[in-house]
Amino acid sequence: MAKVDTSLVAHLPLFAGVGPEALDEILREARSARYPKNTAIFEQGADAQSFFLLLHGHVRAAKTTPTGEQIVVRYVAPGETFGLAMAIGAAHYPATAMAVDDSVVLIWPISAWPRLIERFPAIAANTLQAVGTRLQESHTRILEMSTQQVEQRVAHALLRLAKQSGKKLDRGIEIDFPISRQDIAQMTGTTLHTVSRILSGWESQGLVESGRQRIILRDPHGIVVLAERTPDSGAA
Amino acid sequence: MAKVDTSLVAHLPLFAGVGPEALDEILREARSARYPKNTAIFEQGADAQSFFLLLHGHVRAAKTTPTGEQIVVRYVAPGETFGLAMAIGAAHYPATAMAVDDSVVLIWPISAWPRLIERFPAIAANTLQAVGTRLQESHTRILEMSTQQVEQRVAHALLRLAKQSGKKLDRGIEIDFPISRQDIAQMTGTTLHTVSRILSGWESQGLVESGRQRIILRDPHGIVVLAERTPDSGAA
DNA sequence: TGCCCGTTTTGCGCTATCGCAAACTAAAGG
DNA sequence: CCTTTAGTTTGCGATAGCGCAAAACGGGCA
Repeated sequence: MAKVDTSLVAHLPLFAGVGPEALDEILREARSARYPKNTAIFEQGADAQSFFLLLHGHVRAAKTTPTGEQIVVRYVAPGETFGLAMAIGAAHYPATAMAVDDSVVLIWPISAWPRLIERFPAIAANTLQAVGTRLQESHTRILEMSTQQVEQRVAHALLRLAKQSGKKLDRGIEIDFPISRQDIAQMTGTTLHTVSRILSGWESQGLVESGRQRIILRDPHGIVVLAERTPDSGAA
Repeated sequence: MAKVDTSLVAHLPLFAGVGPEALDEILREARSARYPKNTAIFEQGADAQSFFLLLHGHVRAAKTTPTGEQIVVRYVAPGETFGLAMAIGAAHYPATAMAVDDSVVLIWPISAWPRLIERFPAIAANTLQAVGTRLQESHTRILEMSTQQVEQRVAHALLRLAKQSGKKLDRGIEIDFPISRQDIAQMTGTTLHTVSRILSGWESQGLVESGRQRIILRDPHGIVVLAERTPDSGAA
């Protein structure tokens, strides 16, 4: 059982208010695992047997309809938890988690959860905070889908990704994991075709530089402007 | 300070795992208030000073964009908490809460929250569960907005309302609070015009009976069928 | 090096839904 | 009982974005 270095995770919001020796105890219940790029960590509908903390890499959580359509629920960045089905009393995972990059995760058995939150109530409070934040983001997303056009939604989505997982380059900000037009479509409620058209347009305006599963925001401010444009504030 | 009857709220999920004397202590920190129909309980953006438990009535939580468009985040039914901004570390309410019926609520000052969850960790766990459930519902809503057409989304929305706040009648199930076409539009990401057209259609098929801020599902099963119809499973 | 396959691009017609406008209806209040 | 006002219905033209199809592209792998 590989031992996890306490100091690596001590600063995470999840463990705020938890003492060092307690942290050690918590980590002792976890195991770590590596998932290569494009491997599933758990499938939607499977028994929820574990919950996870992402250490390295990036994970896409996606939800599929009975008819096969998919949406991307979120991208998990290092330091974030995912697969918290048990915390909300669900017996099955409501989405599929897939490593989009080589990823390393900590894994706790769900059986550890009740004990954990009893001994360390701060964990419950911190998790509540994290889930609450995600709920808010979710509402923002619904608001956008209800009131904005596709181009603005794509702009907002890219800006959020850049904020969460952007790598600063001299030429701009690069989304730091492989992401396809299809993925972006599934985050914004549109089709890959429309996303492709939008990015092509932006590219010719010098707003972005993009290629196969790769996007660089060359003019983040210009994209902010786009994102905030109301349906009728005239374009060029 | 009107005293709240412990037995009235003891069964609520929020208080699961909390002993009777503890419950008494918790309730002692709350005050109750009555909000007449169509009065605001708090406004989006206001300092979050309290959190709430709805005892009677119905409350609409709605989010407004800078440009004035609105969406309905949810309808709160009796027994549910709302205004939990503080639990997620937000200083301001992210939405406006309005009583859509004469309503009675319990109100705690946010200052009570840290103490509450420290003394009664079950409260944090129960709240986490509630917020988690709402997050899931939120994702379902996003999935629907991304993959379904308006008619199906309206069908799903009405079925959920009927489940949450439906009153059984001989002629069907009535949504037990005043709700306008506009409200439904703001729940499903469409316009009141489109909702009106859809309901008119359903009415002539005998699926619903509706009027001014009033909707009765006369054939819930028929609506389920509609809700599950894929975009191209042929209509009549 | 060359092939194969997943991704991206682009054209084009179609339609679900919006947006505006106007008439209609019914509850509420004086 | 009448007036006011908020909610609802309906028609019609406009269009954003979809869906389908096909071609171009580019990496990875044998």
